[in-house]
Amino acid sequence: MKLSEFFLPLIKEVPSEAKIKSHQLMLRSGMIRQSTSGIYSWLPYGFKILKKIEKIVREEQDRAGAQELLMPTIQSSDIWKESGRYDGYGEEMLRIVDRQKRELLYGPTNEELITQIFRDNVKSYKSLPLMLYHIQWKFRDEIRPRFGVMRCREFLMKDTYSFDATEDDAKNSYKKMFLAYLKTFEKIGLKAIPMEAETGPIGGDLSHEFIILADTGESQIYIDKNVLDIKSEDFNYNKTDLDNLLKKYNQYYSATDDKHKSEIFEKKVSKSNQLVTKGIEVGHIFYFGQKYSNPMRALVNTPDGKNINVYMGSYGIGVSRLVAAVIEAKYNDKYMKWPNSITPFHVAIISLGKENDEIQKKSFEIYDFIKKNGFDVIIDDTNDSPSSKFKNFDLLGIPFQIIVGSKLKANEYEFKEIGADAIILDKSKILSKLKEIYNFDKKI
RNA sequence: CGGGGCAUAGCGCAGCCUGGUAGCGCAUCUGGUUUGGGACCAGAGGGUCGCAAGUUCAAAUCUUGCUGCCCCGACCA
Repeated sequence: MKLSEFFLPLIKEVPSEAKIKSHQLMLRSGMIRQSTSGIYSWLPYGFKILKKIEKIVREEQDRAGAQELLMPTIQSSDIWKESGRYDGYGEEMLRIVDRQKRELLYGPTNEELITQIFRDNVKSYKSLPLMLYHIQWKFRDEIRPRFGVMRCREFLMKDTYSFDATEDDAKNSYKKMFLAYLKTFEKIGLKAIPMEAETGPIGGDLSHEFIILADTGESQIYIDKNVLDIKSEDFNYNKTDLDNLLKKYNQYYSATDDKHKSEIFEKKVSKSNQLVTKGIEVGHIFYFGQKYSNPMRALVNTPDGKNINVYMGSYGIGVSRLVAAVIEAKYNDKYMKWPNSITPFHVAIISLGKENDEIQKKSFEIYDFIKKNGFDVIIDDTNDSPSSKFKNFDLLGIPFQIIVGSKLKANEYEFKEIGADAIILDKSKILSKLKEIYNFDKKI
């Protein structure tokens, strides 16, 4: 991509309405623009990042055995009346009346719709276990939208639903998602801590929030530092591993503000292991058994010929919120650096030459070369002053830069990781360096 | 929903108190110079002053109503 052709409206000044750094950065780097209160357009730069996160989320869901489908944003109110949530959900649900005076709503979540799909199409325990998910825009009419896409009204969410014939199996599905979430956030470069949570309007009797550490987060959290050392890569999706994983987390103290009990914290966790910090909720999983299958009559046959209400769980990840959450977690007030797995471009080439001079030609040489080898690369081919080019790319947070200027010999390029000193490499070394960084042969 | 604030060029703001030809910085466009940390010179374009009504010879400015947005609190991926 040539910067001169890329739709990337940058803002030099800090927009006055943005109070937190992720919101400021997302506006300044041309990722998003507000359409109306709590509703945003995603511009090309931001959309690229959103898509990359979505891709990682999808890959881990698939790996955990969930199947992707796509449900609509607009739902009929009928099924919500069946489940009893039409009145219960409250004003957060956006209700719409169409020209035939039918009551519709913009889905804030999809338990009812997926249950309807399930009951209409699955009759036997033999079809279970089943996990279905989609990645779709949701609308929740927040009382007070704020902080950009962190707490907005229309947001992109991945939601998975599990169906099982027994409570035991259902809890196993729950644990699968538990593990999938840890792996997902880790891949995005974030440390997520699962915490027991209130079940809220979704309901049920088992629930975890996944909170990533960020000192600007909204929730205060209290944890035993030991939880930070649990590595999801040590666990697989078999029953033994999954049971051990939850046991491991249950060993250590971790709680959000509202569940925190300081006496227990002090007693159970040694002083040196106590960590009180802030975090951002990026995922929430629920086991709720027959809460929806009962009123909505989602029945399956058991091996002994009886009908039972299917056991269910639901599992959400705030995909669009994650974009902001990554910034909150990774921006250190000096520079932003996108994690390698979700960076919108693998590398940026900053050409300090002017139109059609030798430096510019040399810049395009390396650009073509890297691009041909499969990397996503952006080149600054504008006539801006060098200082303004550097500032722009610092803002964009692309983790690696190749700087082409007059100080270099014929085959040499400067290679710079954001936040580190530049090193000088020749053309072929740059390619191998990039392949090494991005694990290219493994196709990550 | 309660409390506070704002609305003037794409962005950030001044002008309003005390009514009288719509202004500044950045951005944009043209020409030229410049190029290793937000360059310089010269010129240009861009606004029914959020909407509606009222007062007045005259309203961005005063009055009333409406709408939108932001901030602080209770809820949430």
